[in-house]
Amino acid sequence: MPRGNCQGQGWWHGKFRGCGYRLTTGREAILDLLSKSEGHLSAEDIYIKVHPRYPNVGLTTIYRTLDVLSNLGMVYKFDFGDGRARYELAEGPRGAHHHHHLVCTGCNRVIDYADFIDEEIELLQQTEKGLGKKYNFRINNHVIQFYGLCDKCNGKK
Amino acid sequence: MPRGNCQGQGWWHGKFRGCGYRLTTGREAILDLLSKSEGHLSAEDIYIKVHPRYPNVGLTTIYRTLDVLSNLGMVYKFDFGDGRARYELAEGPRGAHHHHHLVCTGCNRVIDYADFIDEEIELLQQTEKGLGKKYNFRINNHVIQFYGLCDKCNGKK
DNA sequence: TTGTTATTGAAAACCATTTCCATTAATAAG
DNA sequence: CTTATTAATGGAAATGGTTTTCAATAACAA
Repeated sequence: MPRGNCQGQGWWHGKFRGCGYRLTTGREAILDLLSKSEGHLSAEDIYIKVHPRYPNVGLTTIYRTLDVLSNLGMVYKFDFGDGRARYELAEGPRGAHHHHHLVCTGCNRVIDYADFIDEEIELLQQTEKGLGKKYNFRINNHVIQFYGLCDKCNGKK
Repeated sequence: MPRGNCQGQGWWHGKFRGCGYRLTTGREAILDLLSKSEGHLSAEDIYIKVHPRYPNVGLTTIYRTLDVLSNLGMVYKFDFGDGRARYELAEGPRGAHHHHHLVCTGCNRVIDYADFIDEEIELLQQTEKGLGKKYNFRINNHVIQFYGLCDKCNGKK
C-alpha cells in the first residue's frame, strides 16, 4: 500500500487508512488532544496529558505518531528556539484558522497572530509560485516567525 | 561595562570592545571564516575549518562564540530541520545581501534566494510595525523559510 | 610588569530524540 | 468468528548536538 505523500481531504480515519497506517488507540488519543488544545505542544506536553488516561502510550509512540502526522501534513512542526520541537494541528475539524508566530526570546512565550495574514498569504503564494518555478522546487510548506522581546522581558532589560 | 543589546554600527573590534568583550584569537578566526564563507555553517563545520589552523580553538569555544555573536546580532542562527543549528554572518563587511531560505526536506539542501525579497521586506516591515504596536513587542528579527522537495528529491518519489 | 577577570579546552553532563528488540494488537484473509 | 500477518508499541539503551564544570590561560587595564 502506498505510504508517501498522501495529501487527501477527509479526516483522520480515511486519511490514515488510505495511506496504509493503522488506526490505534494512541494515535487517536494524540490527535484528539491536539484538536482540543491551543497550539504549541511539545512531545512531552502531549505525553503528560495523554499518558495518565492511556497508560500504555509511551513517549516513543508520541514521537513516532507526531512524525507520521507531520509527514502526512496533518501536523506542523515548529522550532521556537527553546531546544524542543512544538507541534500544531495543521487544520482543525472545522477548518483552519491560519496564523503565524511571534516569539519572545526572553521568556519563550509564543503569540499566534493573524493580523496582516491575508497580505502575507498572498505574498507567500506568489513567492512559492515563483520560487517553485525558478528553482524547480515542489514547495509544500513555509514558516514565518518574528522574534523579539515581549513587554515584560523588554522592561527587565 | 554594559553587555546587553549592543547594536552599534562599526565592525568587529569596536563592537566587541564597546560591549566589554575581549578580542581573542579564536573569535577572530571564527568571524574571519564566517565572513569568507558562503552561509549555513554548523558549529562542527566551523570547527573543522578553524581547528587545524588554530589548534587551540575547541568546539566549546565555537559554540560560545557563536552564542555571543548571535546575541550581538552579528550572526543569525537558523534551524533547517536537520538537527543542528546553522549560522550565518548577519552582514558582511561590504554590507548585507539580504536573502531568505528554501529548504529541501529530502536532501537538506538549502538555497538562498533573493527573488521577491523587496516585497517580502516591505511586508515584513509593515507587519513588524503593526505587531510590535499591537502586542507590545520589541521585534528585532524574523525568519521566512520555504520547505519542499528539490527537483532531484521530487523525482525519486 | 602585574593584577584582575574574561576566556579557554577537555571531559563530563545534559537532554531531546531515535533506535533496538521482543511483545502486542490492528487488519485482512479464510 | 478465527487465524495469520505484520504494523505498532514501549521500555531501555543509544545517539548526538549542545551546555556545563573547573582549573589553567591570556586579554586588557593600571
